[in-house]
Amino acid sequence: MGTTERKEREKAELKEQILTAAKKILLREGQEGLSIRKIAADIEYSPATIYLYFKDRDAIMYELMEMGFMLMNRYMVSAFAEQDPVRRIHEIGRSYIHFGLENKDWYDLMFNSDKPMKHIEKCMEDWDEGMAMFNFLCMTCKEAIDKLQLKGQNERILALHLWSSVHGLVNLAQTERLEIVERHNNASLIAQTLDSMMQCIFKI
Amino acid sequence: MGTTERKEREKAELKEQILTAAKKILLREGQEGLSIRKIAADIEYSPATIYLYFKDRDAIMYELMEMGFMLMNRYMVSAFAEQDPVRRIHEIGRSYIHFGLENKDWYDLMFNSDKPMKHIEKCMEDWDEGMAMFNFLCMTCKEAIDKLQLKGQNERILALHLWSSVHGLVNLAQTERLEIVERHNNASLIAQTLDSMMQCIFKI
DNA sequence: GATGTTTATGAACACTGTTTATTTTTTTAA
DNA sequence: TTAAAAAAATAAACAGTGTTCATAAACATC
Repeated sequence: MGTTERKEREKAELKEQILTAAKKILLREGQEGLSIRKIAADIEYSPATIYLYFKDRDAIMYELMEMGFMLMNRYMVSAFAEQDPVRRIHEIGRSYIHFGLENKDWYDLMFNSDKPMKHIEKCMEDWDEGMAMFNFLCMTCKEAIDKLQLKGQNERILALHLWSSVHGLVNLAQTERLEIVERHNNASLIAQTLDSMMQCIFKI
Repeated sequence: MGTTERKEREKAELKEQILTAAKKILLREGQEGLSIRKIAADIEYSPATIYLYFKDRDAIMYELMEMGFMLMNRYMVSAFAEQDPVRRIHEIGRSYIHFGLENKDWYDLMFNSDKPMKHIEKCMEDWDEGMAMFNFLCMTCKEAIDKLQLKGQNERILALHLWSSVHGLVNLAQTERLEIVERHNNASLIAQTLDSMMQCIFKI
């Protein structure tokens, strides 16, 4: 036969095309500007066709979120390679912030938007990418706690402490809220704050 | 005369009506569900009339944001009254988180949405409410730094450190991202993390 | 009562996500 | 090769969205 294989390949190819178009529009016009009708126009199909390949808009957002995590990993590789756990945490923080500031729309999709999360709920799935990231941070925190003998520190609480801190910084910067702290100096302000956080936690 | 005064009063009254309707819809249907057409239907005017009282949707969002800060202040009064600066910071953190978790739509409008901020930009205004809140936090940080003689701590960096941490926690909780850390236990997780942050910073 | 000024609106424009009945294309079987 | 079955694509509709503008109604003043 071979026809079923070809059919499957063609179906997968159009699905890829849809996602590629979606990514293009996301980068050009942001999350607000991304619409099913624009995707359809880009791939030269009717809007209804999209629904043969994706359940709804949220399903597209979910797959874009997965792409975002792959992009983020590229920002992370050098940080992950750091030997010393404390310095690894510091580098992960820097890379996370760097990624967030340079890729607002991806970041929003991954860590703020409820649309990919709604899809996860609908399909009763898990947020695998987020869990993988958090678990790696937990392991590094455990290493750091052991090395510095930080008594009374729980690695999961510490990981959440770190995550929420950088997440908060990125969000405040992205939504222009940092302007009230110091005008036009986000990068330095954020770097200083991250350093201060690290010093508080690890006393170095 | 007196007619001009009455006219002005009537104009202000309809503006109030619009905002009251907007608030009602915001609470019932969230930010996504709030539309000019729904406001118009609620006050029994045509949608076009809204534009005689507000420049655009962002202007309505901006005034709602101001209402949000008044609501938040009611969560803060007892924290502000705390004598000891360190305990005051802790209480401010708790109240901030409490407000954020109980009032997702208000919080989003005040600290995440770009719509009120766009209005501020358009009108070349300042984010007065945010500045007031941040400056009060800075003053309390200064007090705490002086009292505990924390050398090398800058009060503005410390204030930003605290703000971004609780902001991050609230956002992660609101967008369901905390579920990967521990299921159905947000409140305790957040309380633990806040306590851990306070201990790191003030060693108490 | 006529004039000028507010105030209000209907209708249009250009969009949005999604569904359904219908048509077109492709594949399979006789 | 042709007819039937299956798959893929779509047009059109539904119910919304923010915003603008010409027109109409209401009102204050002379």
